[in-house]
Amino acid sequence: MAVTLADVAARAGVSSATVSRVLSGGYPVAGATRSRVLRAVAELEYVVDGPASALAAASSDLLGILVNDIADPFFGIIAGAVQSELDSGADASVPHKLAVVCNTGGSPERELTYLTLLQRQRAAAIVLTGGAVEDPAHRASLAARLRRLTAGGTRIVLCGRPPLDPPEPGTEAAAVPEAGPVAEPAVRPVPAARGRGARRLARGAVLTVAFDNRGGAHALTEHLLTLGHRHIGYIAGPSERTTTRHRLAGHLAALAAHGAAGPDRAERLTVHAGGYDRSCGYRGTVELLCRAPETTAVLAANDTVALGVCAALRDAGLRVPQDVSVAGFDDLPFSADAAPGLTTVRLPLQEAGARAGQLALGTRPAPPGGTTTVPHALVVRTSTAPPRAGA
Amino acid sequence: MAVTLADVAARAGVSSATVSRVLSGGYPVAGATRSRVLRAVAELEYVVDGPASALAAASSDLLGILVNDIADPFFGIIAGAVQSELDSGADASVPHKLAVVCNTGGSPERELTYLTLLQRQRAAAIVLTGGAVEDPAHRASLAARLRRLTAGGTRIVLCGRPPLDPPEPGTEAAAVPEAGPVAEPAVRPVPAARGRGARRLARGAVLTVAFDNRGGAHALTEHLLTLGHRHIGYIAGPSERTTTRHRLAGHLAALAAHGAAGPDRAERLTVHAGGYDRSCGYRGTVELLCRAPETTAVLAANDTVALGVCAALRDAGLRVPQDVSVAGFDDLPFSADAAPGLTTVRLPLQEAGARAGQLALGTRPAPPGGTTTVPHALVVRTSTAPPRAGA
DNA sequence: CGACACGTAGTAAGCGCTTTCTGACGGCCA
DNA sequence: TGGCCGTCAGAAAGCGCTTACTACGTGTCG
Repeated sequence: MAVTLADVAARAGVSSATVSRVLSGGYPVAGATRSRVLRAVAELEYVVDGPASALAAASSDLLGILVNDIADPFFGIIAGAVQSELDSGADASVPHKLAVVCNTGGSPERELTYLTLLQRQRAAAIVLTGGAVEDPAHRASLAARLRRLTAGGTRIVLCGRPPLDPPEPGTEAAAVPEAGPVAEPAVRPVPAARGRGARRLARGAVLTVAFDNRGGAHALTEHLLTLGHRHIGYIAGPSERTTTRHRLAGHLAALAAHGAAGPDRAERLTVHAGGYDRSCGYRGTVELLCRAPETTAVLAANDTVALGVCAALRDAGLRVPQDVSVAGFDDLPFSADAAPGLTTVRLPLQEAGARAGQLALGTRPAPPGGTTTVPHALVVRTSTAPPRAGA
Repeated sequence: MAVTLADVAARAGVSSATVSRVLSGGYPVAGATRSRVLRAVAELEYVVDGPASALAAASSDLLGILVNDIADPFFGIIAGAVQSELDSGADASVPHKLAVVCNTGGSPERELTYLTLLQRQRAAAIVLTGGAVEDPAHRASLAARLRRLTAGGTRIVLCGRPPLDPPEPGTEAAAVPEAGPVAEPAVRPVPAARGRGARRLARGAVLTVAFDNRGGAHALTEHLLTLGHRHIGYIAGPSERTTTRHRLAGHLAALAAHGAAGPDRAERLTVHAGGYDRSCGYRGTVELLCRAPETTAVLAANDTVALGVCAALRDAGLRVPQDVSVAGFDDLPFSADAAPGLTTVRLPLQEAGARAGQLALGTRPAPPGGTTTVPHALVVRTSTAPPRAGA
């Protein structure tokens, strides 16, 4: 790491300040000087030192992306879209932002660790993807953490996860800066804290791009009900995740709206697999078939799980969709090519990621309320069909 | 970004040097002082400033991973494995390394840009995944670039791409530091440059974890030949990529070894699709069927392409494998669930990624010669079968 | 013709941390 | 009891860059 600003400056016969100004732009530099500097930069193959410039400028060009599982295309697609946004924002030359993709493995502790790491690197923005964990303690500490980050100027965007719970009630009144204190001016315990709270909110809130998991599951279940299914199994993901809960809620709501099943039966037909992978779908289906052999259709937590479901059914000697219908969720690229083609709900992962990237970069104005919910679409393929006459 | 070392120091009643030493370790600090400092750190929720510490310590805790397409599980799996290696290396506490995953989209220019960006962030190591581009100019400039980086102390590991060409012949003689100059001591034009070159090589070479693409393709073709196929189509990836070339070479070699096809026929049966995605497989197959309707088996550049191949065959009214056999490459997770299950070559992506991560971190000693080739395995599923009797 | 403004470039003060060098304080041996 | 050494903590000098602030010429206006 030899060549520094000073070297370039010496070579160009100017001061290091001038070199810095040429490279950073936004300050008038005479054409002749500028080109002399640029030549020196090229000759010396000078590369700016990131840490030094971040330190001096109190900023950085890192953008963090937290994903549950980088090997899962669901997250890969979102992360890719976010990163494209970074690239498209910049010219051909160097002043790019760098995306840091962090694999949390779905662990809330890891999530916190990475948040620290990113804070420490002074990330300019952080996009958190994937569902959150329901546990109230975690939710609260995460929310506090994120709000502290936004207070420090880091942009935070949630993508595919529900909006943060509102902070302690009352603190929200950032729009009424000096109107409230009339009531009890002297009694209030920690007026300083309140002041800080208000300033924090002013700095920028946590933005959200949410999927309509509930609505999607509702549509899927309705599709099956319309086909004539009455015994619909549900292989849910990990029960502590919001994504699982919301999808399941949509499913149950559709069932209820149809008067199709009492809560007891719905519960018997719902299996909570431990995760979102294929093997969970397989195991969950085995259990479901034991528990409720009358099942004529199975809804899976997502497409990957659905693949496991299909495999288990096949191994049990049941045909899809003749004997049992199967549906997934997400519409990942491989779903169209599965055997048979998977009926599923398409989530606009690409668009959501792009939008999250824009919000993180500040390229797109924050939506009113801070939350955008992107639309879903039912995709009917060949894995669902009416139940057999005998059923 | 308020609280600094000095704040912590003030609170703990020590100097900032002491705080730094407590946090960095490796220097004796009395137990009482240490715990006082740690308490202050906790109370103030202090987080080290990455840029500042990188600047002062002339090091950083970033590790870059370059991938062609982050949405492709092939790269996701490798990247995930590399990152796990980072996590497993560190204790529960903060001193993690941070992985920076960069999406090059397969573009050599982007690759170079990201390399600059990473260099600028003083990345401790960089893992480049995926095949390289054949273009000699690019190869040379990339190689030069990488060698310069290793010279600067950055560890470079190639994963799933062939080893770098050796540098200009003669410069390799790093083992003979001061033995050569006897020949023409005064005449040599740039003796200084030569000295630098030698020192660079000593710093550490570019390490490689390579896949046996050639061997895998060879095995696959042999499998088809053994089944009795004689008209084997090949939907290759982008022709300028090493991965494409090597797989194709393996295929042709197997054909030749079998005396199965003259080069002219092989060429007629080979279609170069533009990329590695599903649609390329589809289009390529349409072209192949036009060109050579006698085809009874199709080898695809990879599993994703194979999915497109299957779809095209299906749309053409041909059954897999009864009418045409299909095979992929890579054995991605979805391949087992495709319709029908894809015969393919399994590449140990996980292991390769982990290994690359270890090499990048220096956790594992460099293999002799700098290159490790990981094994492949033929996975036979139901997408391949003997050709029909009529064929 | 002097004063003022404007356009450029240099000076220098940090940014927050690490690390060398220096120093204080006991404890120990002779 | 004096000198030496080992242990631990502080002072301070940067790391390489950004960015006020300052300074120097011209061109221009009164």
